[in-house]
Amino acid sequence: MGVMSATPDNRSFVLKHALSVTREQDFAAWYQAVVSEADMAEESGVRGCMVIRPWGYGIWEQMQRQLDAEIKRTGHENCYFPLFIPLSYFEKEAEHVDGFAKEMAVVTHHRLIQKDGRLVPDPDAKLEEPLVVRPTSETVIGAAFSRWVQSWRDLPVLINQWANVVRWEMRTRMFLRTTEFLWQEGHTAHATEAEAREETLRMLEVYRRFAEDIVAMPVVAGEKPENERFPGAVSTYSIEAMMQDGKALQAGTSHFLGTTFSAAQNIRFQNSEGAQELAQTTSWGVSTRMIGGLIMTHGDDDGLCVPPRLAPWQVVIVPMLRDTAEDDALLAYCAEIAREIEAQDAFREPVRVLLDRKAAKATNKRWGWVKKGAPVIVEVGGRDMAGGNVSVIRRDRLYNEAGKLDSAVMARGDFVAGLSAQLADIQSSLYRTARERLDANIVRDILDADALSAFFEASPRPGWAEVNWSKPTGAELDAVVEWLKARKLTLRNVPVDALPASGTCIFTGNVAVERVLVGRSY
RNA sequence: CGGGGAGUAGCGCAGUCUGGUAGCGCGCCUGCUUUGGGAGCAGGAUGUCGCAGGUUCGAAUCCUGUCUCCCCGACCA
Repeated sequence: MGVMSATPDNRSFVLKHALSVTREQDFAAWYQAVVSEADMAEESGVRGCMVIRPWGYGIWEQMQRQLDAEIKRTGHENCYFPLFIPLSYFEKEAEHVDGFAKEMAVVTHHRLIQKDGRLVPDPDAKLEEPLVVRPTSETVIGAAFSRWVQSWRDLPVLINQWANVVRWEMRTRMFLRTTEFLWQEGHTAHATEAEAREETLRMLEVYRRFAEDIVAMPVVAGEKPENERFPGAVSTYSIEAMMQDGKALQAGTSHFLGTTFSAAQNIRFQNSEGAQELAQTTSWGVSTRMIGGLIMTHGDDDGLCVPPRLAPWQVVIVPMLRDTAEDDALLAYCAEIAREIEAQDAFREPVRVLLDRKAAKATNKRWGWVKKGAPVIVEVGGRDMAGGNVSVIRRDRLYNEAGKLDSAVMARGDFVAGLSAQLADIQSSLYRTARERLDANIVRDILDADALSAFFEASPRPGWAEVNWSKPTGAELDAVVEWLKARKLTLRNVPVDALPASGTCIFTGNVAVERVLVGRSY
């Protein structure tokens, strides 16, 4: 428990925080502290799987709701495909198999029997064909597309599903890489390559806007280099976000799959000239990993800080109850304010407000909401009520210049009237801070490999470098990737809005053709 | 999956070497005091010591196996 406290020896104030570990001390431990102290998620007893608690899931629901609206607005329809995929579906596409074979959970039996007091799979109930727990649904959705698509008039097919997927990862981290995770996966089929490529970039842009406008997390949208492509993709694009420790987080991907899956799953259509053609497909996804990105973008040493557009409760009212007869009047006063707040709009929706009636000590409730990151915390005590006031804490500006908790006493009417603007200001302020951090931590003037090496060795949290490169392939690319790996670096993406390349490739010395981002990554 | 660390009350930990009735701090419950703030005093509740075997009169402690978590690596849209 951190408090503002005077140290007895020098009587100076020492700023302490709600979390027992700071970002500076140990970023990985700080991240875990936020996840648990903000009641977002906890361990489940199953390797790599987590229980997502109401506050964490509530944030996911806000993400879902707003991204789903955008997915629908761009012409896609939701549907649902099965969790179990026949093993043979994966065998149809070699590259896809290679990519996922090592991390698939497989169902082999359909019944348990008692044996020596234990439940074991019944040897007589072995499945003829094992079923894979979906790691992604290209294969099963491709099989459906092959049934749905006959003529060029059936195209495009534009669908999306919200689902859970399982990938048996070797090393897991809450939200960032879990064995089971939640996501949406969009899948589309088109008549032409141009149309499919346009779709791939359209959804990349949807993700970029979602990350920046809703999550307030600035990203760099770009194309992944060959070695980072999705298994089976012709082109893979990503949005990359910079965490507060300077590492990159791939926060969304969009793939142009060409005819890889239509060839494997036989998605053919008759074109207007009567000839058979393979459809061009795409897929794209955003997952609960985005919540990890949210934490490491906006979290601070007092916990999470949720952008208003994602906050399950944008305003939390904490009455300073004293276990006296006056409590009822105080609660009535708070309820009245809550009703006024609900009648306000922010971001063209009614403001989400909670009156925290829980029978806990007010100060504990307040720090609980600070750690959870509710954007605006309103404390209301007897003196506030008497004066028609409220005491307002902005989560993104907890402390004043003196280093004390900044609680602003405001006339109740002024607070309510200004709330919509205040929430908008918090949203844009969080974005601005993160945007400035991103912009300030990408260097673009490194011209040789030694300087690149030195740049990343010079600081524990170096950020990224955007450098000229010749876009090598095959063995030449492998050599570059190895060189980077020895320095714990990875190629992130080639930003779609990067400056034109000039001069020579920093790795190969050949003529540079584009500019690629290099950084440490999650 | 390899190397290292860890699992004891809701949380953080001591106890394990050297086997002998399960401890501390915070939190929680009750009462009193306090009241613009992360309160004080007193009393109280809470444990299959991760799980399963084994050794022993006796196991949190010793042995074997196993599960889970954390760090590093390998792996990874």
